[in-house]
Amino acid sequence: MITDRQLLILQAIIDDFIRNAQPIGSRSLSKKEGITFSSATIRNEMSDLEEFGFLEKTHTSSGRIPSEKGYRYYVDHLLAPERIKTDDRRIIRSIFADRIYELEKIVQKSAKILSELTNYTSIVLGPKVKDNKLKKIQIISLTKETAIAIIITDTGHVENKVISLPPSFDMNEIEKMANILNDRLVGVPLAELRDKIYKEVAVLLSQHIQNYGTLVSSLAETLDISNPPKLFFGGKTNMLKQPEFHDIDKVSSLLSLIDQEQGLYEIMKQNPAGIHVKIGRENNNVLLEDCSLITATYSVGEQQVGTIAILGPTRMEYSRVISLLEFFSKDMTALLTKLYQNY
Amino acid sequence: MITDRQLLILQAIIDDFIRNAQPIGSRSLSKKEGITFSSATIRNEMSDLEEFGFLEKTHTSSGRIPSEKGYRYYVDHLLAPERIKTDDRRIIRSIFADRIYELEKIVQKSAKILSELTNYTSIVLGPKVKDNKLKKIQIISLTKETAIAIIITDTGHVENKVISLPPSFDMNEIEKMANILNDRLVGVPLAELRDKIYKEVAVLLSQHIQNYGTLVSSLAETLDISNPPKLFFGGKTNMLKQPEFHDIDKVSSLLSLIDQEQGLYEIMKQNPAGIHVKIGRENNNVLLEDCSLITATYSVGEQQVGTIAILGPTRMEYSRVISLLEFFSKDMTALLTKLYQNY
DNA sequence: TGTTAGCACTCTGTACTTGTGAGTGCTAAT
DNA sequence: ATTAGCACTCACAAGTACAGAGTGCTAACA
Repeated sequence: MITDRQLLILQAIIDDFIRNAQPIGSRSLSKKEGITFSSATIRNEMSDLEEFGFLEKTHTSSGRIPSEKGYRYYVDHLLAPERIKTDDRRIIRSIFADRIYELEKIVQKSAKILSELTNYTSIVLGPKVKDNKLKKIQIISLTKETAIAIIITDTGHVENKVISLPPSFDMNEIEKMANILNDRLVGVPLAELRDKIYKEVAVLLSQHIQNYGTLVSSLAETLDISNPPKLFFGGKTNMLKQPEFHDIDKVSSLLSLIDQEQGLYEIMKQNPAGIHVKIGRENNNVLLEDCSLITATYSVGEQQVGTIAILGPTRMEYSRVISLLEFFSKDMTALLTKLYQNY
Repeated sequence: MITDRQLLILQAIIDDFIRNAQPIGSRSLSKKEGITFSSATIRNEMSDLEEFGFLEKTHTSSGRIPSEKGYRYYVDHLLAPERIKTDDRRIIRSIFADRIYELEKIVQKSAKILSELTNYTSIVLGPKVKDNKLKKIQIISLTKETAIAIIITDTGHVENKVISLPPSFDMNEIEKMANILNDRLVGVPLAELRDKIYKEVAVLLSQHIQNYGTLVSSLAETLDISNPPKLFFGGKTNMLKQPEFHDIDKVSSLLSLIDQEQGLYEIMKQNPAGIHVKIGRENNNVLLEDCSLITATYSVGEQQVGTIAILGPTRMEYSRVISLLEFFSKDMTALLTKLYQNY
């Protein structure tokens, strides 16, 4: 069994390594306050901790560094929730202080502020729009061959797309069509729009609109908000500040991953409620081997709508980041709930 | 005066340095094809070229590298316009092949493709919307206190913003208001909207709408598309691949500049027509000291609407990039002109 | 029996040395 | 004018030496 003293040492090592990014040896550890026993004792304990798999050496006579398992234990059992500085609270609150109504802008600003607060990279998966309900569809003709379709959701989200009209399409029919669509589709969650168009509305349209076939399909496609939610980033280049990423090749592939977006999206979209920590290889991605990702979710009422994550080195300030994310996600949820709950 | 042989040598040195990023000495240069004279001769010529300020040494007995002045001369006088590979042509054409109507998407895709083609970072300043003319304003109520204002331009560009309504605002008046606005403002260039609202429409509104004051101001703000055009990027991390940026600090500050956007925007917005090359310190920015920026403009008809740029090391493949940009900007202009000219 | 002092050993990082290769500038011969 | 030849310079890589921080083990100690 692991003793209390060993845990104390493990914690001290991890805390120190998170600060200094340097392997730490028994002698320097013995000088730390809170450590009352000698370096020799520490050596023995360290040896045990290494046997348990919590610590590693970079070479035979180096100090120890935490292993992934070590971090995992630390996160699961040793983490003292950190008090958030009032300054930080204030800064987070400031995101929500302005009377901004567009969810996207709030999310964008959040990403920026969280990365500034943590000095890591923040990634925010924007709110799912597919549960939003249709508020209105507008179709506005642009040229003879094109029109612009705009859909507005109950949360004030606007999507638009230019669609091409069938040749010799009667402009008057556009309005007719929009009316039919609005009659039938308002209040329907976006996710179901596409289906509903084909199943219920197409028939109706075919009775009223000439040449409706191509139009409906291009419209259905427009309305098919399988467009995945957007990713927002803050502090993309913060990784470069971390000493473990002073290797250009490492940083280059990591930044490419971030810039690609696709890969991260896959990771972000599995978003179980609450705060979750993935350490190193737990991320199942070679490029993230030396990184940890802490994710939190935010909701409108009970309905979870988005995910926010902080990406840093495995040597991340877990305690601080977790506290910040907890605080942030609560505040964000509260705000969104207030804004959109009663729609 | 500078002799033809000196120019030949200058060209050979620059061409070689662009390829290999290594200082080049007289002996290796003498082995190149096209060079018929001995290394000693070359040494003498190099010495002269250095005196003219076209070449530099990294240390007393190193080979020579081009100076900024050298690149400048090269770009101005020695550049052989490069034939664009048919593959590259095809790739650029493919941007415009899909029937995409949204200008933004075209621009986005352009940035991506140009960065892939050149292996440098591409920056595209999106089309100016302020010359676009208003096609339609829509105001749609969301809640008791908020409504969403949507404006559509003649080019199919859509902007929207949530506005807050004065307390106890009558929903019916929204429609009235929208009608008035559309009556008076359709066809007006966006840049003039704000003025026009205050000067012409406000009076009218005040006669028909109660409590119109705050509403008008928030609406005017919404319509004020002083929102600068967006910047689009491709290959942000391509810089990391260049050997001259293997220094983390350099690359870090450069990427920050790129991520900040603001700084680049200042540079991009002064966009004289045609293709322009800024080399090193000509960019007037310490962070871009080792970079060159090649800009090109694109137009709708005669009306120049946006700028596209390639950012690379001073040791950039000027010839290739210039040719690509020339080709691209012509094609882009042709497409846009076809799409939007006759609106 | 758990803790600690002491010691031999290991490994990294830095500094110093040395040799090599690619380069230069100058001079004298062609 | 051009070029061969030569002395000289500098960067870079390899080798050596050494200090510093660390380990593991053993034996003494409370």
